[in-house]
Amino acid sequence: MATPPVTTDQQWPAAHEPCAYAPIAVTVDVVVLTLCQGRLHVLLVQRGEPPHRGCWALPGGFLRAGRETLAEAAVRELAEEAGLRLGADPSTALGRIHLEQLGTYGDPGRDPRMHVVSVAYLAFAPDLPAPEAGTDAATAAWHRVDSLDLAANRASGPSAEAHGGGVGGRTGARPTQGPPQATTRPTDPTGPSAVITLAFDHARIVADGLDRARAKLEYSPLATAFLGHDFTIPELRAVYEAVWDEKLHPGNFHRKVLSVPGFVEGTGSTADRGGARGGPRARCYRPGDAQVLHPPLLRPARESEPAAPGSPACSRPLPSTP
Amino acid sequence: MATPPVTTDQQWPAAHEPCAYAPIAVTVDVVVLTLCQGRLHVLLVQRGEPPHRGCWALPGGFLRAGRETLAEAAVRELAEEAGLRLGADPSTALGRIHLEQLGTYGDPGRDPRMHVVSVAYLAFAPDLPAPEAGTDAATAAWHRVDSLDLAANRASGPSAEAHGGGVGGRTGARPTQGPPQATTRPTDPTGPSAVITLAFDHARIVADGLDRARAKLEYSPLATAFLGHDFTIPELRAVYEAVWDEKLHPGNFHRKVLSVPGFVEGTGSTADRGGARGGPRARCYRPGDAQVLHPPLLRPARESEPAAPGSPACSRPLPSTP
DNA sequence: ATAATAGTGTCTATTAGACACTATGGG
DNA sequence: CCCATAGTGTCTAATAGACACTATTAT
Repeated sequence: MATPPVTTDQQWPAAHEPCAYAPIAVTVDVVVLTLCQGRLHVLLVQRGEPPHRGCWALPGGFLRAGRETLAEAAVRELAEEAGLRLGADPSTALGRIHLEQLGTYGDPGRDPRMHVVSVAYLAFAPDLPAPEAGTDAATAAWHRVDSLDLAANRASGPSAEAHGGGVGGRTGARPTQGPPQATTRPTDPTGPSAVITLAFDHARIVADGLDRARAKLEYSPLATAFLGHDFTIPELRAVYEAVWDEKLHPGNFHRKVLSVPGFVEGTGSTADRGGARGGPRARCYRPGDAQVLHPPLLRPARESEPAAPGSPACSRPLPSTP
Repeated sequence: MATPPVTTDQQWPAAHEPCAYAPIAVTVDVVVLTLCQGRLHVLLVQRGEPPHRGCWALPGGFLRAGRETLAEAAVRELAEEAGLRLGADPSTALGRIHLEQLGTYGDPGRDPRMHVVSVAYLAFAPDLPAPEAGTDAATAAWHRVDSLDLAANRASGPSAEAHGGGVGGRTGARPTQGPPQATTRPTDPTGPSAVITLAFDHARIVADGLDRARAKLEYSPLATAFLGHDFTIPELRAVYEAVWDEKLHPGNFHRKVLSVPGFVEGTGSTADRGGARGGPRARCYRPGDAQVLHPPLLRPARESEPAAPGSPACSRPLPSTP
């Protein structure tokens, strides 16, 4: 109704003189998840530059205008900042890394320097894909996700946009969110203690990535992306247990996985050794050709709520965006 | 390994002189879905400017640097371009619109003028929320989704990024994708015939939005966002049938909806009239407080594949990103 | 009156999960 | 030897979906 006169079409911001308008930067950040010693880890780099210097942050960088897609930028940044060269060798575990778009974070003020719009990607990598070799990315390290303070920086990013309730005028309350100063001391990369606070709104991005990962294991075969070419059902179960942080029933899990068409297909061989503390050798499998698990592997119902009498217990966290 | 020397941190692109680097524009586009006469429609605007002039496109526009969040930009563009004023009146159906981030599309070449990164949003609106009033947005119109050519512009956007297979070097094949020229003649906005080709890569964005919408109805209560404050179970069923394009069993659907805790809660009243061609008056319900449907309402299994013998038929399209 | 619809009851095939059991191999 | 583990069999409660039936209302 009484909106100010604006052209119907997208008004073009003087493209030929790009400075006339918006000084907005576009970056790509990547949440790379992997399993080390049965624990879920995320790849972080230590910042050497002023905003949040010394803090740990997600690997990422600026999109090269006109020269690459968003996903290509994600792959490039992973190589540059963490020494992960994804597609280089498809025969190795690294060639099988899964990469998908996670969400875009564009609140003004999420970077003190200027308005930065960050497109976040989520990757699943097999165990320890070269823990950042002698490249210039010496500051990259894997961190246990349970050592991160993921409660920080709420009310930003895609998760905050009017999920449950409907849009009320301005959608997200503008966060007062003074970004955390670099007070956090980096700790032992794999150490279980010492909570780490991430730079910018990266805690929220990691939290969204974890939500997405946990949800995707239910209905996609991507758990295999955390493993090598061949794996056993117990290894696959360990992936689920690490990501979901739940103990699963070995027998039922085994039968369930094999009952989903296209999830895994058996190689003829068996594992070299038996279980960690004994037991028969497990059979080996490869990823099947299914893109979706049907029926899905549902997480055991986390019964936190009192649960209405007579009705089954139910409370499953809402997946980040999907 | 042998990566060129690059600073470990995100190299800062001369922020103080924003022109030194990347002339990248950031826009926000919105896929607004609604139901008109039992059919799923999407809101489109007709372009009046050179690239794809005369073509239909998603409402959207440039993010105002430093002045708004991405979601705020989406709400603003909806008001400016389509006359939809979302949060203005929470008591009306418009106050209940659902808005969520869909994905970000940033291939170079998706806009011939410059590198444009578009953050797409997805909205569910109740039936005919003011079919674009006498604002400047005179070119906005609802179009039946089955009148759009959604097969165009494949291999772009978030869906294309290494979904099934793992990243092979460069992630997405760079699309040759010469954007469709403005050859498409606009047709009757609600007409069932005449396939419409969308501008830029908006066909893919709409297709991704539809995938997301269909998936979300399974495990979220968002179907109610297509309806008014009060609704009946048959009306809710009509939403599912329109979005999924499937006939559902009335009796089983009714019982299933009421069995999911927090999906709907009954008001005391009943509908004014009976069914379209007779029948008793249905009871009225409001949205409940659940954010997730548990257990979910699964789509009937589309058995397109031959289905391995002995195993249950299964092929559910992979949701766009989640 | 006729026909279509809202809502409920009931039956059945399938499934998730608990439990039990055998066989295998590490320490 | 002893014990943890891989893998399978079996039982039970819960569920999805098909079908049937009634009561109510538009035409």
